Amino acid sequence: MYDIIFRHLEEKVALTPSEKELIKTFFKHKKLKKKQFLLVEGDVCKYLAFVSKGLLKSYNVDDKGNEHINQFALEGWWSSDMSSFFSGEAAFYTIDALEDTDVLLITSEDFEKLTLQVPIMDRYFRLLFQNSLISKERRLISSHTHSAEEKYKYIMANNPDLVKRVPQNLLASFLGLTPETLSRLKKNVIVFAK
Amino acid sequence: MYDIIFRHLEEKVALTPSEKELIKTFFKHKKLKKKQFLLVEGDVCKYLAFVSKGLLKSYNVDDKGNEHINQFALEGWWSSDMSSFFSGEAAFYTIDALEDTDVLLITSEDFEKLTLQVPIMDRYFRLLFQNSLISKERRLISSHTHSAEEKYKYIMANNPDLVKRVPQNLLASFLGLTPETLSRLKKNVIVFAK
DNA sequence: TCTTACAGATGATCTAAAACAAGAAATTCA
DNA sequence: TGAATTTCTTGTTTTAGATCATCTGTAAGA
Repeated sequence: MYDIIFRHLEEKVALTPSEKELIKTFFKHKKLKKKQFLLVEGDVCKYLAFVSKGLLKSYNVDDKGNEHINQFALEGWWSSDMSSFFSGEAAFYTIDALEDTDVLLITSEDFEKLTLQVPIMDRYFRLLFQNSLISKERRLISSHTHSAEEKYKYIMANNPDLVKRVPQNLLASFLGLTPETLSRLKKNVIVFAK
Repeated sequence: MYDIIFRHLEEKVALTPSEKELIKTFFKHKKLKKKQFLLVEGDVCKYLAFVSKGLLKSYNVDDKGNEHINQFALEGWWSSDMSSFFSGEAAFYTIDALEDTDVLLITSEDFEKLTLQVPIMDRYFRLLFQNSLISKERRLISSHTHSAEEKYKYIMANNPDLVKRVPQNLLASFLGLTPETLSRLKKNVIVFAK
């Protein structure tokens, strides 16, 4: 059950057996059915979730009813409305499961305790947020610089796994495109994978 | 000289006098003239910079020669090509000074030493990156959701200081717009500030 | 296995913002 | 102070992608 999370933590920091035991006590396990909600916009985001199996999406619905995907979270990824989780204010994003999904959940109170009792977790999350920030920066520049086709090629090259598991209309939303545009431009993009 | 940086650090974490003395030893001071480069695309980014006075911009130049602003850094902000700084690979961004600017610089080797010798700095940067990530997420969603005019209103509301100090063409680039578009939409936006 | 819903493809039309072009205004600095 | 550079505005044309409207294929649930 905790194998995956420790594998991920230990990619970035070294943990003693007693630290690992302590870490375990802060998380609780939850199973989500496909389409089940983990968080609804407007609620306070109580949990930071580690995906041990499955796939989550976090998204915002605009005034016109259009969904804008903020993030997908595959196995080994974390998901949350960070702003709400850390501030206690109403969540901007909704999070639900695209597949049957297993998550490990930690509350913000326990997150605070965890980082104070196991300071190296601050280092882990520093490194995690650092990498997220780098890739988010690139996505933002790409959204200004690249054409629809280039955005699609970029994600095909960098997240082929995601492209395989996520329906096209959601991928379009993630890229900031309409499903029609994505469908059309696929015809023009020569795909070398089979 | 170090007042500003400690004020910023101590907004997020508590530091002992001896920690502060140690922290000082890792930074060196540098003055940049307006238009002077701190980093050129393609070079390895050697420094993480804390702006104690002035204004930096980090940007990427695309194939057509268009500048795309990644980030502005006012007093109290950090600036770097994080990907290059932490990985040692060639930088994607160029960083230069929009005004005469004072920075405190730390190398990646010293950054590593700093976080190991003063572990609470991992917490500081965890909190810093966490907040940056939240605002970068919002900018990305905004770039998909909002019209040019809404983007402009959004930055006017959230970073009025920046809008005052940055030339309009650079602000346009930051928002992912052309200077012409920004100039035009300004006429339609009723501004309540004086 | 029927049928009800999605997911995806394709066509026609529309529109916001880009691109191109040219001046005017404001700064810089020599 | 005056030339040179940079910033900002305004006009016209073009275009990428959105929107609206069907249609088809696929999967799920009863």
